[in-house]
Amino acid sequence: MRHPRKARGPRPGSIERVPGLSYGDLDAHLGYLLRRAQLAGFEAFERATERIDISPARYTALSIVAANPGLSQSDLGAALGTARSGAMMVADWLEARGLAERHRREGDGRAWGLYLTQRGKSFLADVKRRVRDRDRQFAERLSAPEQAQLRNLLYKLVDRP
Amino acid sequence: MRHPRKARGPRPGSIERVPGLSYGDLDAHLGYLLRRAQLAGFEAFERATERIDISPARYTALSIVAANPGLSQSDLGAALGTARSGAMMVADWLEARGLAERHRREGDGRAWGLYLTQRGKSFLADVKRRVRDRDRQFAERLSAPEQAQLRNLLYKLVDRP
DNA sequence: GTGAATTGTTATATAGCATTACAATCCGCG
DNA sequence: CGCGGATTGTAATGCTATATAACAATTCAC
Repeated sequence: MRHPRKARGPRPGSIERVPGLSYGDLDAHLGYLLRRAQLAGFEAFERATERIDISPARYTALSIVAANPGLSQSDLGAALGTARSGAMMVADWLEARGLAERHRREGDGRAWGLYLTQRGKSFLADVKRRVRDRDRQFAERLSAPEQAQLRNLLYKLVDRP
Repeated sequence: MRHPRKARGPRPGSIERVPGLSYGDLDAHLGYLLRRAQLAGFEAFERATERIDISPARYTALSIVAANPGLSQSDLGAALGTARSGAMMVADWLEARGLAERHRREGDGRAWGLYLTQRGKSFLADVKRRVRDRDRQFAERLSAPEQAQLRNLLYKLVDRP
């Protein structure tokens, strides 16, 4: 069933400013600006994956499993920043869609290793291409040097010890 | 009751990288970098409001009501990017804590106007100070010009038509 | 005036998590 | 060895934030 959107106001979850409204001192907080930018990024992701059954978190999981074949579910949870139970749900989802498989790990009877299937690999390649294209479009408001600068600043802000 | 944290791995919701893990092409996506930066911002907010009953969304609501006295709940919802029902819950929360009041609006028997109480104003001032201090600390990895640059780039990325 | 739209409200559902508990398994150390 | 503690996957449960839908009261457009 389709749920036609109300005519007035942005749709829920949108990041658009409300014209004529004051935002007080919010823009003074770096965290607020980052939050708005991140939501805009989510919207770009949504548009990139319009008819595809995926979410940012699951896409992250898919990418990480691809880059680390045999990853345990505990480590996947750590990588995603969620509890083990959350990683389990993602792993179930990957397996149910035929994108990944669990194989017993040699030398450890507790842990399973996660491996992408062929289907998972081509699915990831497809989604990656779409997301990249949208990303480019999303970042288009900045010049190429500005984009590089933004990436560097974000990286420096978060990933520097 | 206190829930002591497990010794191993970052706590759920954390943004720390897992050493020795490959993140594949994720860092090529601007959206992923923004997401990580935003989560780091949330962590800074949490630390800033450790013993205070507030959340980023509620802080945003508080700020917006402060900057727009008499705001309707519909408009608050639009500003927060949530449905009306969500704005209602925030308004209920504000009222229950004595931070805001609803007053009938002249000329419109349907809408209520939201107004901060004196208590709400000083509460906001207190939280704002704490968040600002933490924000400064959070942004410390960047030099002052870099911080200004980051703000400009984020603003340009999201708020430019 | 009359029908459509808006507002606040309530009830309900859902997604995404965390938390807890448990069995199986591994590890360190006497 | 053997034993206690840690780790792994898993299932059960619950919480929080949010959307969706429905409703009455009210306003608005024509």
